[in-house]
Amino acid sequence: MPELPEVETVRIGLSQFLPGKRVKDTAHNWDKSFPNAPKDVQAYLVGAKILSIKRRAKVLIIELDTKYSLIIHLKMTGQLVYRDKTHRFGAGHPTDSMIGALPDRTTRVVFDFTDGSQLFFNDQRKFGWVRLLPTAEVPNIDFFKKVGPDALDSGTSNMEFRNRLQRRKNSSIKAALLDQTVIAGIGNIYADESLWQAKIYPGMRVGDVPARKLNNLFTAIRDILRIAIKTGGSTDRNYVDAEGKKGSYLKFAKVFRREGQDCIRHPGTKIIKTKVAGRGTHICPKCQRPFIDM
DNA sequence: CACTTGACCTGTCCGC
DNA sequence: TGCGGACAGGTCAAGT
Repeated sequence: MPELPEVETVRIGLSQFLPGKRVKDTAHNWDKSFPNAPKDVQAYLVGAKILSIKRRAKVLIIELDTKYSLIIHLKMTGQLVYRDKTHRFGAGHPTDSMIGALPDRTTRVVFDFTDGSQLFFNDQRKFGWVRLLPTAEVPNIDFFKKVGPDALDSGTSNMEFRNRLQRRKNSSIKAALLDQTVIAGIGNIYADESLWQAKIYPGMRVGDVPARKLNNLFTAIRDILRIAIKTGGSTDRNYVDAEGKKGSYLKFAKVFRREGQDCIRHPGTKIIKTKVAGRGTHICPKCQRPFIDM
């Protein structure tokens, strides 16, 4: 699921609910979902108050008033859903736009707050995780040391974007976009959408993509990520926001999950699905050609 | 170092 | 209906 727009949507939602909440208790039922959960929960978590919710790349950081922070990666199927005391969000049966009662069979970690509200970390595939770290050490974890600038970071120039991509000049442009050490926040959905927007064949070698097209690509990435945040992100299967609601960006997607449909720029030409960089990849064969064309 | 592939998991869908 | 395989939003480690 979650690429930058989905994680950012969760961050915005949690920011409405969590600051000021005090942890009353926590529990988890799968050790890898909270690999360094403190044995002495009372000492490290109970009583801690939430200060803020931040995001870096696809990772959320919940800062506590104890000089510790919870860092959370949703990976493919993670969800972070807040429910207040009366469970008025999503109580009862799931609807088309919202998940149902929690906890459910995918719930891996639960945080109880002193006012009776709860935060659920659900993760069907168990790839995601929650960790508790001293706030000062958060920037020093391997992922943050290696990760590139956020795709939406306004300080990154076209030239810096192109230069960072050239570190992977012999791999496909799609593989380079998915490499978080090059630029952070893009995943499979927004890579395909951005490459379509910029009219670049995803399998083209980075070193063969003209600079002009790379500039267009960077613009496309940022435009698409911003629109995706505005529309609440993309729900392909599992993704929901902090209230358990699905995102609507895929209604506006041009190629992702649209194989067999007409390209909107080329009526009569069907979107195809293939594999690039080991991932399912959606292409308009007319917009995106596998050779150097300009 | 740059690059690719398989592993980590559960669940669903599709062909036989 | 059952069964095997492919596939699903993301990283990692280990291989070349």
